[in-house]
Amino acid sequence: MDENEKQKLIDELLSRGVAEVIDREHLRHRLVSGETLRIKLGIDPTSPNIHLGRSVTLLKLRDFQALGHTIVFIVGDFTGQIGDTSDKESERPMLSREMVRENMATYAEQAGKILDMTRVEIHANSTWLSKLTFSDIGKEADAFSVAEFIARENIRKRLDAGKRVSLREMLYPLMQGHDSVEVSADVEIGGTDQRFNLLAGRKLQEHAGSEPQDILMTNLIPGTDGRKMSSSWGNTINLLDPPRDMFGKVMSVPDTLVETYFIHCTRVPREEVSLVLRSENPRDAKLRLGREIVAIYHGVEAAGDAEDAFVSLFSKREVPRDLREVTISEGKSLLDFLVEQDFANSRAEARRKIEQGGVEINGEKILDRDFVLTSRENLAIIHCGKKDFVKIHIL
RNA sequence: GGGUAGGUGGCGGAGUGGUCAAUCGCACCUGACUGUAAAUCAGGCGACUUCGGUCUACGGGGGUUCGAAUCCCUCCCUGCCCA
Repeated sequence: MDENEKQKLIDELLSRGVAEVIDREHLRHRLVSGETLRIKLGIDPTSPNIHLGRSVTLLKLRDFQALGHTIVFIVGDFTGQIGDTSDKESERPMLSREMVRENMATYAEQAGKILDMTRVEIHANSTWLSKLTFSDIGKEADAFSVAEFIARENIRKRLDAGKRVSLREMLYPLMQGHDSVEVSADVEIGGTDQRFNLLAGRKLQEHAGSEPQDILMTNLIPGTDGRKMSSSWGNTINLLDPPRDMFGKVMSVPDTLVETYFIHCTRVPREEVSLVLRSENPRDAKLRLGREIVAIYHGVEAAGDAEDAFVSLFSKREVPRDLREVTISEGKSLLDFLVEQDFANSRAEARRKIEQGGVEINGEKILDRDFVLTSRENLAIIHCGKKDFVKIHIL
């Protein structure tokens, strides 16, 4: 690639979806210099499901990879085995070795949709963290003061609220920082929420007499409901979501987030993004966004199919072309049927859905909760709620 | 070690002897509206029901009472303060 093109890629790398770079000029120099850098990303092995929020850093890593740099994954199996302190259940079992391995395999599979995993180094931090002695830890801990630790916003908030902050949590940045020392990271990447931990890497590297890593922080993106994207909120779009679900979730995002998603979760050129946002109506822009995102994880074809299905089902309110068919025996109550089809979790819920007008047979609302399916309903299409359809054959 | 406050539905959080299947907010479900599964509005939101009710639930166990989420005993767990 020519110099001009490379310069452009570097500019894009350092700005698209990027919240902060430390030290920006230093990193730019190194990128321009042509040396191969080691780019580190820490991975929490407790939750194998990657969501779109995490894809932001992975896409960023892909950009690094495109420039020929080496990606280094650190699996936080050691920290994972100790357990997450923010979890209330104290009896929570530690993550077993097998569990970590399993989670990691799923993780790698998902990350592989974005990155060339054959060119990714993977290390488990238990390899070195488990060998540290108390005096090693003591020395490293000396690089930090209690004051700077509790000055952190999230810690401050919890302390002010009278919440518990475990002493062990103070050790987290140490562990993460130590990882940087071990793998000789040139750059560490993470979300803005990782600021303190990322900086700890710099500090400990200096402490160990090596050159401090540069840090690239990506923005955190809001979830489908506008709040912070988090698995515990249930507002995530997961990389493992089937194409149609994924597409639907993108469509449920508030219009105001479309640009953010375009910038952070796709690599559609920025000029094109602003063009799309300016010229197309919000719905079409969002449809495009859905296609782009689904295409990354499931391919262009699946993306097209997901869009067609969405438009047909929700915009045109059509019965899906490829609807499921089931055969049932005559005389089955609608109530039982809904529960069997998993359209309702209990008979009470099924009753509610019927009484609230959520169930249709051949387009006709059924309000009688004691409705019984007979041969008259043979080949009928039952529609429950907004998206559950099934065609029945009566035996 | 001492003191003190707590453990309620998926979460947050009311309730301190009956009218509590438990106010309310979030999440969720259904409907209306809409370009969207957004926003807004309306209704719903333990299970079973022959729609009269019945059963299971307020950290675990035991007890008092006609009746307990609410009182007593006991066990378990957690926060905060002091040392």
